[in-house]
Amino acid sequence: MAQNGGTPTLDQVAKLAGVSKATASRAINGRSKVSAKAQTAVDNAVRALGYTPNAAARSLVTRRTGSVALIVPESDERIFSDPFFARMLHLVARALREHDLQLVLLIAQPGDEEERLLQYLRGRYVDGAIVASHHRADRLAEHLSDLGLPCVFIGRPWIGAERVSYVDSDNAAAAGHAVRVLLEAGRRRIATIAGPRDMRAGHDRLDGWRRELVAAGLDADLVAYGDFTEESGAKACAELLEAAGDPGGVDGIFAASDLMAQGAMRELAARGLRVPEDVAIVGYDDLGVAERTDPPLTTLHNPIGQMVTEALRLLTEAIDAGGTGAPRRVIFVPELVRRASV
Amino acid sequence: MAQNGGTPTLDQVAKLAGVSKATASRAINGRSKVSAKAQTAVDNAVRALGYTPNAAARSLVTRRTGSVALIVPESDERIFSDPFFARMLHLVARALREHDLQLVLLIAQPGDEEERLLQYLRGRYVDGAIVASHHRADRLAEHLSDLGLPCVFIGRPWIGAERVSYVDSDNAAAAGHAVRVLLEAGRRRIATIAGPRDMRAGHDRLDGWRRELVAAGLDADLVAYGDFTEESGAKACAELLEAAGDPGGVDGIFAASDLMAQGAMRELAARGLRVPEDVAIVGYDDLGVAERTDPPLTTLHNPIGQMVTEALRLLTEAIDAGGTGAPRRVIFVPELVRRASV
DNA sequence: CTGAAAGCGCTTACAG
DNA sequence: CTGAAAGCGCTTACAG
Repeated sequence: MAQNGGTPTLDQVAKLAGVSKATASRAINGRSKVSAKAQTAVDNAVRALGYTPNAAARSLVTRRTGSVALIVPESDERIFSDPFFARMLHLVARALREHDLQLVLLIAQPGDEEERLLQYLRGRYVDGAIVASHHRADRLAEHLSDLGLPCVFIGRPWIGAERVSYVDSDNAAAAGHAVRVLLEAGRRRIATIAGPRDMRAGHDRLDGWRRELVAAGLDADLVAYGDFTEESGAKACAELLEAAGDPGGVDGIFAASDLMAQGAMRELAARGLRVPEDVAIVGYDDLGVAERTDPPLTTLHNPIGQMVTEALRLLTEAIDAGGTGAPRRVIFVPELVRRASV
Repeated sequence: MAQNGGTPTLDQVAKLAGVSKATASRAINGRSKVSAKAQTAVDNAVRALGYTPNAAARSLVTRRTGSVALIVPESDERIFSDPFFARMLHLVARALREHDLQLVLLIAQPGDEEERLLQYLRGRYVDGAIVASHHRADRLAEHLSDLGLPCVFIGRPWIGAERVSYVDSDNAAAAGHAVRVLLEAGRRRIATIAGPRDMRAGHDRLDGWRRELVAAGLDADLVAYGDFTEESGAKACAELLEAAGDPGGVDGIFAASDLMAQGAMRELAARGLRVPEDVAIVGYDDLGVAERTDPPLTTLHNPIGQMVTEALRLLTEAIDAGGTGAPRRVIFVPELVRRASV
C-alpha cells in the first residue's frame, strides 16, 4: 500500500478525499466538527492509502510526543530480575498503555551518563518522566525540576524532594508494624535484615525497625545488610546468628524484602531452626514469593499497583497542565498480611 | 537559562553567535567544515543559551529519530522477572547506549493490541526494531516486513522467517549435545523438561532431545512441560518421576532452562534422590543460577551477549542502508559447560 | 567556508 | 463547516 512513492502524507489523503489538508487533519484527529461527508471521504482515503500521521511533524506543532520516559538510574543488571522492579515495570507499561502513551526506557548509570540523560530530556523526546529506583547520590530531582519537565518519582528522592512530585509508601511505619507483630508474639531479640543503605526503602525500613524497638525499651543492635536478593538474605541471616552467639540470641527477624526473608528461612532451615517456633520472621513486599515459602510468610503488602496508578495520574495531570503547578505527593500505608511465619 | 522566553531555538543560537542558522546547524552537528571562529562562537552561544536541538524538528527532516524499539509480544507479567529476559533487556539497553540510540520498550499483548503496535511503528517514531520473545501465533515478522521498517528478531520467528533478519542459537543441536553427555554418562532413561510449545526455544530444544534419543535407538517418551520457571520445573519433575514409575525409571534429565533444572533438583532432593548418582541432569542458559545450585549444574551456555551484539549490528546496518537489503541471519552454537550435575 | 531559501509533514488561528 | 496560509524548528542542496 505505501509502495506508491513512499509513505503517504496528509496531502495525498486530502487530495484523494477531495478536501483541504486542514479538513483532512480535523477529520483524522476528530477534535473539531467535520461534515459527515468529508469525514467519510477522509476515512476512506486514509484506509486506501494506509496513512499514518508522521509523528515528528505532528509533535513539532503540538509540542506533544505521546511518550513518557521511565528513568532507571541504576547500573546494576540485577535490577531487571528483581521481582519488585519487574512488577513495577509491568504495571507502568500497562498504565501507560491505558493512557495511550508510549514507554521510553532510560537506563542511566549514575555519574557520567547523567548529563547525557538530561540532554535527551531537553530534546523533548518525551512529555514527562517517571523515576524509579533512585539512589542517595542522584541529583535527578533537582535536575528534572530545573528542566521544567513534568515528572513524578516513585519513592521520595533523597535530595530535592521538596521540588518534585512523588508517590511513596510509609516504609518506616510499616517496618514499625512488623516489629510490633513480632513483639506481640513474645519476641524480644528482634533482628533486621536491612536493604541497601543508599536506597530510600532500605533506609526507611531500617529506621522504622529501630524506632519501634527503642520505643519498646529494647536494644536495636542486631542489624545485617543485604541487597534485597535471596542470596544476600541468607548471608545476612548467617551473620546475625553468628553475631548473636547462643541459640535464642535471635528470636525474631524483620527482613526488608520477601526475597531476603526467603533466603533467611533457607539459612535457618539449614541450621535446624524452626520458623516460627525458634525464630519468627516478617518480610516485606508481598509479591508472590511470600505465599510460596515454607511456612508462608507474614509480610507487609507493598502497594505498588496503587503507587504506579497514582504516579501516572499525577504525571498526566502535570502534562496536561503544561508542566506548571506545585509538586504533589501521595503516600500509601502498607498493610500487614498475616500468614504463618510469626 | 532557558527561562528567557521558553526553550532556545537554533535561530537564537545563530543570532547570538553572529552566524546564519545554516552555519550554526553545521557547527552543532559537526559533519561539515566550519571555520574555527564560527565553531567557537556557536559553541559559546549553545552553552550560554543551554541549547538542545528540538528532536521533532530534526527528525522531520533527517528522517531519523535515534530511537529503536524493543518489541515484546508478551502478555505475561512473568516475562520481566525471567532471568533470561532480564539479561537480554539489560544487554540490549547497554548496546543501544553504545550506538547512541534510545530504547523504546513496546509491550504488546498478542491479538487486539497488535494493530496498535503497527500503527505506532508506522508513525516512524523509531528507526528500527528488535523483536524478542515472540510466540507461534505472532504474525509480526510478516507485518514488520510489510512496513519496511528495519528489524531483527532474536530467535527465528515461526511465521515469515524468510522475510526478516534474525539471530538465533542452534537450540536443537545444543539439546542433542546435552543428551549425548547424558548418554556418555551411561544414562538410558533420559527424560526432558521442555519449555512452552509455542516458543521457538521450547520447541527446538525438545526436538533436539528427541532426535538424539531416537538416533541412539532409545525411546523418547519421557516428556513433561514447564514454562521456564523454577516452580514449573519442580512440578514437571514430579510428573516425570510418577510417569516413570519405579525408581530408576528416570536416570537422566535434560531441562530446557536452568531455572527448571533447579526446580527439578529441589524435587529430586525432596524425594531423596541424589544428583548425579541417581539422576544426572543438564540445564540450559548458564545465567548464574547454574553456578549456585547444589551440585553446580552442567548446562548449555546460551550466547545471549553475542546474539544481542549481533542483532544490533544487523539492525544498525539495515538502518544505515535505508531499510533495503536482503534479510540476514546469524546462528550461534551454545557451548556445553561442565559442572557437577552429570 | 557561508548564507538565503526551500522544504520536511503536520496543526491551527483566521476569515469566510 | 471549510480552506488558504502561516508556522512549528530544524537540515540541506544550491550558489557563491
